[in-house]
Amino acid sequence: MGRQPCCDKLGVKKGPWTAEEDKKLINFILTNGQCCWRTMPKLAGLRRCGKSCRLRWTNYLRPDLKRGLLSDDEEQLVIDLHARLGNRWSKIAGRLPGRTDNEIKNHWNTHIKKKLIKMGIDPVTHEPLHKEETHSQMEILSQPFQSLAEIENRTNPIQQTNVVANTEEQTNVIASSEEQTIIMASSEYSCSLAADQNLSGDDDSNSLGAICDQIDDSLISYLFEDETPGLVDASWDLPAATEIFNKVDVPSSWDETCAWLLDCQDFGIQDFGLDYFNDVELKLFNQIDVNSN
DNA sequence: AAGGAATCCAACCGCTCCGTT
DNA sequence: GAACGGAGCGGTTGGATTCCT
Repeated sequence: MGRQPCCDKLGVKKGPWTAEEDKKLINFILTNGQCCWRTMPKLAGLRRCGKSCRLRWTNYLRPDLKRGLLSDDEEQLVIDLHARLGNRWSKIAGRLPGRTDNEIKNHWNTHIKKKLIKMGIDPVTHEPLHKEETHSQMEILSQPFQSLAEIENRTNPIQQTNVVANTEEQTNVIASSEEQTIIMASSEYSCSLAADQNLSGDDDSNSLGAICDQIDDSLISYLFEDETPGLVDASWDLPAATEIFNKVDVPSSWDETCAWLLDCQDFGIQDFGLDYFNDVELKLFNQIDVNSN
C-alpha cells in the first residue's frame, strides 16, 4: 500500500502565490502559529498543498528572512561549510541566520559554483581541477588571498584583456594566461582549505583558511548532530526584543504590511513567542481589514 | 527594436526521516 | 516490528527577467 499524497491533487492550486494567498497564510500563521501544515490550507481557506504553504512561509514570508544577495562573508561561510558538509543545504542554512536552504542552494548553483569553476576548483570536491599542475605553481604564490572577492579581482585584468583580443591566436595566448591565474587562485584556495581542515598548522592570518578557522570544532560537531537548534540563539532576550518591536509602526496598507513583515527580517517569531504575535497581529489585521474595505 | 540566449529564483516533486499507533 | 502520516530535505523545473547580438 503506497502512501497517500500529501494533499488532494484535485482542486489544489499550483504556481506562483498571489498577494491574497500570502495574506491568508500570514493571517493564519500569526493567529494560530505553525500548526499542522497538512490541515493548514483548508483552515486558512487556501486551495494549496500543505507542503506548498510550508515552503512559501519558510522561504519567503517568514518575517526573520534576510533579502538580497549574500555578503562576501556569508558566501565564504557557505563555501567552507559546503566543503565540510556537501549539499546539506539545511545544515548550511542553519549557520546563516535569515537565510533559507533554498536561497543558499540557488546562490550556490547560480553564483558560487561558477566562481569556483572559474577559479579552477571543483565545486563538488573542492579540489583543484588541475591538481597535477597545481603543486608546481604553489611556490609562485607569495601573497595570500584574503577573500573570494580578491581572487576574483586578481583574475579581472585578464578578463579585461580578453575583451581586447581579436584574433584566434591572441585568444589562445590569453586562455593560457587565464589558466595560470586560475591555477594560482585554486592553489591558494586549496592551501586555505587545507589549513582550515587542520592539515596545516601554519600561522596564516590573512588567508581564506584563517577566515574559515573562525568556525571552531564545536560548530562542526554541532553540524553533524541530528538535532538542529533554532537559528537564533538564546542570546536574544525576549523583553529587549519586544521593546524593539513595540517601536515599529503598524503599516497602513497591505503592501506596507508585507514590507513591514520583511523589515522584521532580523527577528524570528521564536524570539518573541506567540503571545507577542497575538498582540501584534491584532493591530496588524485590524489595519488590513480597514484597508481592504 | 527585435528576438534568441543566458540567467535567476520561486516553486514543485519525490524521497527520506522520524514520531506515533 | 510494521504501518502510517507529517515534516523536512535536496534535486529539478519552468516562468520571468536580463543580457547579448
